[in-house]
Amino acid sequence: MASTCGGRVSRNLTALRRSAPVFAALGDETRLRLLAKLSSGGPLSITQLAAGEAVTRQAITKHLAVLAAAGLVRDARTGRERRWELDTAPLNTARSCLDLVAQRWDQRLERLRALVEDDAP
Amino acid sequence: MASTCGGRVSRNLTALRRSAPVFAALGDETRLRLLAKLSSGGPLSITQLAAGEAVTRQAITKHLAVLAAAGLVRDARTGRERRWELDTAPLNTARSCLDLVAQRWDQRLERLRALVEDDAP
DNA sequence: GTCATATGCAACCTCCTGGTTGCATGTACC
DNA sequence: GGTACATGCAACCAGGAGGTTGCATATGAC
Repeated sequence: MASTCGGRVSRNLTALRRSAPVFAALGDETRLRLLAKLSSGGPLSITQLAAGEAVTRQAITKHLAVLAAAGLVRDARTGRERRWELDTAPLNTARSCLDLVAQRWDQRLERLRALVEDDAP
Repeated sequence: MASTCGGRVSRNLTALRRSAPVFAALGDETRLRLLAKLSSGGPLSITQLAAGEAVTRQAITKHLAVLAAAGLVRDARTGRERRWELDTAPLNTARSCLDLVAQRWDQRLERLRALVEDDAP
């Protein structure tokens, strides 16, 4: 399961390209903290998320917009509140893309090691 | 093996904070393509990496500097060349951080589901 | 030594990002 | 209806990111 990165090499490159925005969204300390809060604290409103943060509520709103654009969070209105919740799907895709790169490299190293051992036993 | 994200919650947050630069480095299409090239093409020189790319060699140099600052690549001189190679360690750390967030969220959902089923069997 | 190749350094430009402030709107609640 | 809370919208700002061009410097080949 869970492999937008699976398949042929060309598809892998497409998946990598599509993952860039996700990684970019993850590449900010404040946003990572928001994700951590959401992962353990459940659906939270903007004000709740902004509580304890060093920056303005407006800044948090912008960060949430970035996360939403990357598909990492969803919002749902409940009355006058707007609760945000995680979507782990892009997270899994990103993770398997990292796997792919790491695997290819490690396989390379392994082949190289085997070659050396074969050359001088 | 491979878990800077393991341990207590406070440590997890520190790990998340330390992962931000890695994700930021991954959050660019060109840089992802460089990593892909390196993962399958082995140690490559700047000129080799710049070949086929739409941007200047100088731009590639800057991207490599970003990747190096995140610990994702290392360089080694061989004569007048400078060959770059992957380091998958930060990749693994980043991957387990993603795992952590996803797991916590999924556990939350699971607990919620169990609660609902318990409430109305 | 000379020439071509591989890289380094620096200045410069543009645009996006993260952040702020101020004000408007919507919705509970009494 | 009025008040308080939750959010939305817009303008604005500083700094950094990504990119370019031009020139300097090393090093391998002949």
